[in-house]
Amino acid sequence: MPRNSGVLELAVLGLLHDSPLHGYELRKRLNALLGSLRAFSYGSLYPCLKDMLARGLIAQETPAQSGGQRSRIVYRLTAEGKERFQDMLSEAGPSSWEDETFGVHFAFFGRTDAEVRLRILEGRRSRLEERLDGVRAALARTRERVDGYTLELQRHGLESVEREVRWLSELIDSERGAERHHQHMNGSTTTSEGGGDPSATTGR
Amino acid sequence: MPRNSGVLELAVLGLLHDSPLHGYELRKRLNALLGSLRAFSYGSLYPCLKDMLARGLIAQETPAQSGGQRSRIVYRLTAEGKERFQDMLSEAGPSSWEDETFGVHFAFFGRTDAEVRLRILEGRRSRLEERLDGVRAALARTRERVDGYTLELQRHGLESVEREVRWLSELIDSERGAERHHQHMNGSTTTSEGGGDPSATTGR
DNA sequence: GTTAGCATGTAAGGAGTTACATGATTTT
DNA sequence: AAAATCATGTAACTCCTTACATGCTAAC
Repeated sequence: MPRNSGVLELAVLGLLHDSPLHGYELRKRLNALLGSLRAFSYGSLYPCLKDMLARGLIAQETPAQSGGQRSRIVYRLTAEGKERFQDMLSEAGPSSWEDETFGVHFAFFGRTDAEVRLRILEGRRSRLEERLDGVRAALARTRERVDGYTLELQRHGLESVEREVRWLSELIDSERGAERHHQHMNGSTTTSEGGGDPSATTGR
Repeated sequence: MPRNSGVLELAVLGLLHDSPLHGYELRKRLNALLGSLRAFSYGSLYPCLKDMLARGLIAQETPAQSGGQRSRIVYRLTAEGKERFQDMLSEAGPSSWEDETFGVHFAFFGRTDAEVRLRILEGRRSRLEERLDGVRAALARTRERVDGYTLELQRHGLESVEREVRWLSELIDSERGAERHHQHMNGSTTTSEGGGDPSATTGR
């Protein structure tokens, strides 16, 4: 029984995949990675690490305390941890396109199979489109009852979701384009383009 | 000791301010009001109502079961509830411009003093600008380390926040304009053009 | 007559924060 | 020497969801 959300665990696995890190640094990278999406406190990170350690997903690496600072506990992925990471990435289910979860999955798309990427993007998009329908229906039903501010709030919310749908559509097109060009290199290149490089269509 | 978040309580107070409602209907309006921002389940709404009832903020009104359906428990605001609502609306503190809270406060701007509205809008904006600085700094620091997808995620997140800042700026300008000549330009602009002045559409 | 929606609730538990406690190291 | 930041951790608590339990009413 995992004591953590899955989101946090996935993010930790992903970050440790690149390089071993200690908790404090891990948290900073976590919050940089998720940016405005989410923020975790030590109170959730450390217990999570403890749990993952107990389950054998990560291992402690006490660095030689010769020159450097002591008291830093560096964690690295075990083979089981790598396996678990791949398993979690392969899961393209309803849990992959919820608000919080989607961002983390997306952040690790560089290590995700092209077909899984597409399924997650499309799942996320249709999820948002369902929500759009709901909000639009609610807007139509309550149009007369609400005041200007409530209306403005809902209008802005609607626009935000519509904007994200367009973003997803561009990404999906981009993925399909890359797929056609049979550029299916599944290399472990931590930098630049692997698979469908998303910056291709958004041009900046 | 309130057993609920404050957000939920404020929203319930605001909705019951308009008209008495029963729990089931209340929840629907709640989720319509907050749209894509948030959703509450019965498991949090009913206990909240129970608590608010115990604190005297709301009262049960068992409707005459002559013609209509039984088993519907209609709640209405008490005098204390109205007072509490006004108190909560007048609070323009850091708690008013957090993600979840801000939306609810905004939805009831129609009942909020103009000066408080401005302070909340400005507080929210500077909150987001702080976040922008943080994200931009993180982006600059990690530019070389991340792959295309991570970068795209952060870029999109940044754009979303920038967009909300512009929205807030338009609202603030609109508020100031309305404040200056105490009249509304009444463009009926519920669409994106100009942002409109929400307070103008339904004067009170 | 059975599925679907309306309506109210409770118990258990998950996920995470806050506040606290501790100590080392760096900066001022 | 004091203050800030790095670093790790725990306990209590908050807020909310899920799953369950119940019964009524409308539609098909």
